[in-house]
Amino acid sequence: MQPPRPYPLDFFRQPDVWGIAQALLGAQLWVRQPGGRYAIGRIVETEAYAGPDDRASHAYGGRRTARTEVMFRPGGIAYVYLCYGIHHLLNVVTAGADTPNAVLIRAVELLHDIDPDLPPRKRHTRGAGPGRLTRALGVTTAQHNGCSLRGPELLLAPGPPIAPTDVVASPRIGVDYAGPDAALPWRYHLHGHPAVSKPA
DNA sequence: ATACCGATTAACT
DNA sequence: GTTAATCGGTATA
Repeated sequence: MQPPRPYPLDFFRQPDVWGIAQALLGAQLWVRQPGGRYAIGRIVETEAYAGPDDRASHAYGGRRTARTEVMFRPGGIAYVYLCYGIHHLLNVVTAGADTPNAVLIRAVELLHDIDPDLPPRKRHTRGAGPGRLTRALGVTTAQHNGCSLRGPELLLAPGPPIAPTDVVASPRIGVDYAGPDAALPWRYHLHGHPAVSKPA
């Protein structure tokens, strides 16, 4: 199975991170496995993180450190970081250089699981929840942080169009520390989709 | 050098 | 409903 044509660079480099977060619903995420096959997920839930002005963002206030550095690079690459010492979380870096916008991928519908053969990895994982989908697809900080989203290791491609009425906006999850910004409705998901994480 | 904590999850009571 | 797991990043000294 051959990867589809990825989004063009211009798509990732738009300043409107909320528009990108919504547009990524229904998109296909391809992750190359050891051995060359691909695990594939269809994105059903995202969250927008709007750079230096967003108290929930790691880059709030322009904080630029070894961890957040990839968010300051031009869009079209992955920001993968370790959360709670356990979970690898995947973000799509957007906008141009020095604008640290990102979209957190929170859930996917698994279209093609990690291959049963070679890696002794669990296969009955689900794609709901930001820490689960990375495990299900084999995304890790070590391998994928800073990696291009236009192939070959990671690839994001448009899926069939989503009706605007199927997109639901709600507050982001797990950002209580962000004060007033915690209430902003910057989480988006496909209405009624079974793979969406808990407060559907 | 040391302390605190998180864009979470699974397994409990 | 509550909590343990688990560790790098960040702040403070």
